[in-house]
Amino acid sequence: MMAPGMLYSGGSGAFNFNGVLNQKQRVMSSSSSSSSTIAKEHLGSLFVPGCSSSYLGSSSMVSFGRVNGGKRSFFDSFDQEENEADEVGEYYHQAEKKRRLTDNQVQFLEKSFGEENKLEPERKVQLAKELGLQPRQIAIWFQNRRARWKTKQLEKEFEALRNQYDNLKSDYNNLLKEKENLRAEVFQLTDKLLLKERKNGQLSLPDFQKHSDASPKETMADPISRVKMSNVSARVLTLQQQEDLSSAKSDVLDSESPHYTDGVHSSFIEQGDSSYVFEPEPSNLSQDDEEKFDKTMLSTANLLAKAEDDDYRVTSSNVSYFGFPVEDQGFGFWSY
DNA sequence: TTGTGTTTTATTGCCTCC
DNA sequence: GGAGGCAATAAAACACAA
Repeated sequence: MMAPGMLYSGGSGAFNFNGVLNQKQRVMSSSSSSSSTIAKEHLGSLFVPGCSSSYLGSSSMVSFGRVNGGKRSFFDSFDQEENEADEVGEYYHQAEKKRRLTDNQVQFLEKSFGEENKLEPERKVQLAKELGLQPRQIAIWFQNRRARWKTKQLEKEFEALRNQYDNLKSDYNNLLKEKENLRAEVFQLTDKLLLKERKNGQLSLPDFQKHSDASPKETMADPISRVKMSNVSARVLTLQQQEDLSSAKSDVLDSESPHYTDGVHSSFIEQGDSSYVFEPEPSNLSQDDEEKFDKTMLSTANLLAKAEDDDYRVTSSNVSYFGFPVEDQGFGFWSY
């Protein structure tokens, strides 16, 4: 009754006619297509879930091959046991089906996998005996289980990385907003100075600023300068603390000046929520930049101090934007 | 009932290790 | 060269909506 080319591919105990099949002796494409399986309905009667003593057959698909020169096969034995030759054909037909492991078997295998996801040969044989499966089935189950575990791990890692990215993106956006707030503050303070300048009339330029061709707008458009100006605000306020700015505040400070607010908003980089792309701006200041900044700050402080004196007058083209001279700017970007 | 998507079992071919 | 692992894949079994 055994089909030619069928080979029992493993197992030990009652049905192990030929020993465990060498993996490299597996029936390949031609013979595997003609390989057969044992019907669950019939082997199921031989398999006792939880049986821990001997291999009684499989409730899952089993491949068969030629055994003992084809003169005796598992099915020969099975036929004798059943003594119903006409039913064997039905078994054979049903044997093409793939069978799933029972819940108990899966549970047992899961527990074993939890203890160790690698399978040593001894453990494989032991599990096969205990579950009534072929050692090869145990190996396959562990192999597939490792693949599923690996997939889950990759999903977890991906999720963790995405969370990390989202947090970084959030931090970046917060910093961006903070930067814009500081920039707006600088513009407000600049307005204060403009107002004061108009009140006091024209002032003269410090020497290093006299040859500047940069327009006030261009000078303050420099992003680095603007960010740095946020630090200026404290100094400016200190210098101006003796001055009554209350009127200026009501007129200028809280005004939604289109000129400046537009500048702020137009340069704000808005990132869509769905976008995972952000590009950090080049905001690091070089040593030269730092020196220029300090120099400018010193100059500005002096300028402001002098502005307190009615005898000292400056022109409108420098104080309002802290007078970065063109040759000292060194920043090649005005908008971003 | 049937079509469709997902899960599970098993095969195949290649690779590495001893 | 054999044994075992892994990725890719096939195919049966299963779940479920229409």
